[in-house]
Amino acid sequence: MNQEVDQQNIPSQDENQIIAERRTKLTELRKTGNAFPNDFHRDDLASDLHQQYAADTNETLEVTVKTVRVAGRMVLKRVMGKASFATIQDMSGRIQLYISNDLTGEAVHQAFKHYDLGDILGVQGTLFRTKTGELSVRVTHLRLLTKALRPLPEKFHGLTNQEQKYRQRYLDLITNENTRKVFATRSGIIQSIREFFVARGYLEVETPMMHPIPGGAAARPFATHHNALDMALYLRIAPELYLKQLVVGGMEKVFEINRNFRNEGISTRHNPEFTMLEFYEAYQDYAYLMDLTETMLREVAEKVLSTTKIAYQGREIDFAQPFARFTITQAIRKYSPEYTDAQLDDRAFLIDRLQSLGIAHKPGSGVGGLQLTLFDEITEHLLFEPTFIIDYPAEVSPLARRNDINPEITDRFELYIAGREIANGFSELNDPEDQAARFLDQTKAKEAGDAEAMHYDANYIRALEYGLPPTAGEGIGIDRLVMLLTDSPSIRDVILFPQLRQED
RNA sequence: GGGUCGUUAGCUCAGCUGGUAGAGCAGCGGACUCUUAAUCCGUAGGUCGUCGGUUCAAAUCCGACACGGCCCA
Repeated sequence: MNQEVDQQNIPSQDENQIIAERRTKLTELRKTGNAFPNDFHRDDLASDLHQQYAADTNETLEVTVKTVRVAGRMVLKRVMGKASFATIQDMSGRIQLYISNDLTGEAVHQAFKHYDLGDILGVQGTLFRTKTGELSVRVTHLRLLTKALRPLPEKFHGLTNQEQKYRQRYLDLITNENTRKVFATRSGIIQSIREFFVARGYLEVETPMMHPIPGGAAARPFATHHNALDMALYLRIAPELYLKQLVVGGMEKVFEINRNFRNEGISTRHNPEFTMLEFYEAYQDYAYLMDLTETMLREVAEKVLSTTKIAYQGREIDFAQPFARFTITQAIRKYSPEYTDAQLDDRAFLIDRLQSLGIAHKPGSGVGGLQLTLFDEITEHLLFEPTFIIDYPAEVSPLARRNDINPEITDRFELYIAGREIANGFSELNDPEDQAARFLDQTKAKEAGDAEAMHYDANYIRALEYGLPPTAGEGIGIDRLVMLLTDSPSIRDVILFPQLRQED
């Protein structure tokens, strides 16, 4: 603000020679005026210029005399005595600058020679093509807009240190094109999902992130406390129970894209906070959801990648092909034909089998729960092609509608792609008395030591008692979907600031 | 939580079976008016993650801890 208030060197703890030299340059800059000007406004983006003038030869450009104003971070610099080249990078891409004594005068060029990689420049000039045909700006006006005190990572290799990529994502974004691409694609995916639902008459809503009773999923919550209300609150593990209350309220098609929080382990597939799409539509069922999901994934891939064929970790998945649909036991038998239907329906056999495989199972598990445990262990990771697993047991699906023919199972599916769960959807349980009974079962499981079992939510039961129309609802893990569409092996590669331990 | 690999200059990396550290880029000084990872000459820069142990001597061997990658739970 005040030029006179010269911020006399406030060194950082990790001050080194390079930073000290740049700090001296900044001190000199302050003496000559405002070192952080805010009155330069650009007119052009690098990639727009490349596109717009792609067909123009140097002769054309020299005749037209197109004046442009661009700004960005200097990422390459080549000084040759009386003339220099530099490359600046803006959010769209890069463009080369040509600076010479002839055009700016010797003083400006001389000052430029002391600018550092990483500095933010604003320039005005005219377009031309170099001998090699590269579109460049012949600079007539040059300004240093922001001095960078810290040096950039190595210009050729970029930043490769994984930890630093996560902790200082801005450096990863500056130096690695692929990182920029991944997050641009992520933005595109979310945008096209929004468009997909809005086009179908859905309302986008936001429901609470802080819940008095954590519900809607089997997971441990983060706990916090509201001082003024003096009450415990939990970061939400799922928005499901609120969204269905909205359907009770007459919002017959709703969706929400927002964060969920689960207080569990961290891995290449799990971040404590992650982004979830949930959507609900009245007067539909789970079969409709499966069709809708296939359509949506095709549309999103087509829009974002311009193809339905995606490459993931060296293998190809074609979203245009119909997705397979298997029950849990069908899937087990497809990949492990040594099991018979009779064995998979035999509780004693399943328990014995799980024990010999060294897999823990919940003590009260019925046949369906045991089948699912076996499936999770031996089959899930093999489902590379998009596959719907259908008819989940009621005992592990406390919010899903019972199947009309077999009340032990529910009208529910999960979608697996590349060996990972991507989506979970079902016809909603809208019978308030059955829901109350299921909550009671969950409470018993919780008392028996199941930390992930659900709470009894009387508020939700009351809403159901006003009447939830027959409804279908689904959740899709956005981060995992982004992993698929950007060929990223770890969830940390698609979350800008993944959770890490504190540095010190 | 377990296994495994890693942590050396601002960044990318060397450093064999122990003898107190090297390169490239970035920086600084110089040369150079079409370079593009510019080039050429010169120069500066390091509590080798932390703490402890073995040893005449530790970046190197041993142990603990911290942080991270990958695999498993």
